[in-house]
Amino acid sequence: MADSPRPYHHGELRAALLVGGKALLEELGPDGFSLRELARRVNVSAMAPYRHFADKEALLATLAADGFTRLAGDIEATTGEPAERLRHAARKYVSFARTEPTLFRVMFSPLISHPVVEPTSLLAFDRLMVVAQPLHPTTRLLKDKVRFATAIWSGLHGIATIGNDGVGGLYDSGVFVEAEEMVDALRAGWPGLL
Amino acid sequence: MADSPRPYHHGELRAALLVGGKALLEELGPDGFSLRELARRVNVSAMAPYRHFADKEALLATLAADGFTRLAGDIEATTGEPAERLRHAARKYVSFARTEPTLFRVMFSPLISHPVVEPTSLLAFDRLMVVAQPLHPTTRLLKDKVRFATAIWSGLHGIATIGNDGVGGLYDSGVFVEAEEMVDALRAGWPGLL
DNA sequence: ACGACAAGTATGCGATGTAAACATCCTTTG
DNA sequence: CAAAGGATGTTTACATCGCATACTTGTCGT
Repeated sequence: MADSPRPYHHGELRAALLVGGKALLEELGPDGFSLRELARRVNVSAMAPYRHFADKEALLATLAADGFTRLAGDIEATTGEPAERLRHAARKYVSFARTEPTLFRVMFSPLISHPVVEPTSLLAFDRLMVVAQPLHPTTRLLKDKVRFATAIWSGLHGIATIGNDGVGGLYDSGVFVEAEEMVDALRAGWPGLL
Repeated sequence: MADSPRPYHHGELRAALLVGGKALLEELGPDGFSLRELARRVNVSAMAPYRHFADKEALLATLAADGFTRLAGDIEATTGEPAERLRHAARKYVSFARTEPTLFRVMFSPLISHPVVEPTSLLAFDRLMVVAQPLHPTTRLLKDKVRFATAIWSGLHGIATIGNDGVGGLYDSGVFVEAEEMVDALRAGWPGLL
């Protein structure tokens, strides 16, 4: 049961750091998170992670990028008739934020402009735009599509964020806005839509 | 010109720490922010701040609380006929976030559940609810009012957050949703709202 | 077989948050 | 008005962190 005297080469360190890092992040929060602690848990020396990531920020950026990629996947994997599909996607977005609140926070930290992260965030946005697009008359300009998608994204992001941080425990009171409600409201209310 | 050999007692340390802290926060970001650096700038020993705040978190919590209080004030200070007033309040909310992005981020960090912060966040929410209320038929239940206000808050919060963090530089493209648009959309679209 | 390169380790430095003990000033109160 | 005592700062000390540098070990191609 005693851990073997740890081979000099871990073999899968990079992957292990990402998996462990994701867990550690949720466990300790964005502030508590430390590279050294992560190294400890993966049973490797404190400097080992630097073989695979330039610095702490680079590791977090990779985690954030993975997050966006998964989020994009979640949204894309959505199916069904247009309006219903958008609702599903919306639900996914909020679920994602609730399932991994700290990662979600890191994704939308200043790291979002990190070169590694930015493309993935755009990918996710693009997926959402595609899902929202069928609701837009095709005669509309690209600009309008972007605008509508942005409104949806904003609304969902607000729900996700406020839900995560729990504004004054508001959400514990059972009175909160569901992702689907937000989508419906914005669909009906967005000027120029259909 | 040489700074006087600094009197043993600062006199206004607490206030100075809050003012300086707010500035330092915006300057260095939530991660760069350090109590020692703050102490340095206020020209006081590293441990001095602990006479006024239990720890770093307590100081940040106070800053966050002040932020919410000001935000609540901004919203309340709003005037005009109901629909227009809500639009003004919305604009204020987003302006606040853009003017002090880092403070805004800290306000909606896990610190939001800190005992010092929570009441002030509820105050701000309450002010927004009051402003949004006239748009609700008075026959509606409290629950519905809360729900509508929450939708508004969420939408605005999303705009503010995404704008701050700049999802893929989306906002630099000039295509973005204004606070007023979001309000109008939600008003028109929110079920049960007159 | 061996030599080079990749993956880990060891050691050290400067910075941080904060605990503990000490110094200084201001403000009662006898 | 003196002296005590609390409030406000300071000093010192320590654990932890991120990271730079230099060394070690294993692997793999020739």
